[in-house]
Amino acid sequence: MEDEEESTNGGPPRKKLRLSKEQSRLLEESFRQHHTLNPRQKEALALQLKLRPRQVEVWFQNRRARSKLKQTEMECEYLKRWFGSLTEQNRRLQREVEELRALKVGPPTVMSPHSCEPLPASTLTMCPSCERVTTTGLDKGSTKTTTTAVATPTIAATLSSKVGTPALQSRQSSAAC
DNA sequence: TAAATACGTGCCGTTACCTCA
DNA sequence: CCTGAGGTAACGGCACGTATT
Repeated sequence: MEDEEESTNGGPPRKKLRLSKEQSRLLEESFRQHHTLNPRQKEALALQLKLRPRQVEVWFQNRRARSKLKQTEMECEYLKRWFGSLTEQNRRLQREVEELRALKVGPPTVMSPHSCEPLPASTLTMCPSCERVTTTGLDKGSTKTTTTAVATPTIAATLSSKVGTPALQSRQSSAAC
């Protein structure tokens, strides 16, 4: 930072400034307090750091980008783990369904809304799109969903709203299933 | 009041430079 | 010494909000 030349207009190749440790520390400290700067704060910080306001501005832009990237990576890791646990849960439930079918015993909590009698295990099916266990074979349009809903963390909601992947969208749209 | 213009700012994608293994 | 990868300061362009005409 010692050699801070003002070769901005026109030709000469841009030299790249390395911020000193102290400058970085102060910028980080300021970033912790607020992620954006108003013109007055920018000016004051630039003065304090002996940098141009534009450099402070650029640093904050890049810093915001870095922190967003980090956040995205963390969300990605979280979703991977979440996916893994859901897959495992799904496997367990499918096994359970198979066992119940084999025993031909209906789960005690699943009652027919019409006859008020327990439904046979053979009426249990797994919806291929939303992977919920449902009871079928009832009267027209009265399919009853009996699975426990998985609480959707806000982090996933945030990500899906940001990313909007087809997989997530189709999963959301299958909620009406 | 609405439209046109200017200006400031943030974000995004990219480039260029620097450091280090 | 050379080289490729990774980190990051800096840039240009676009979108958006606000003030002014």
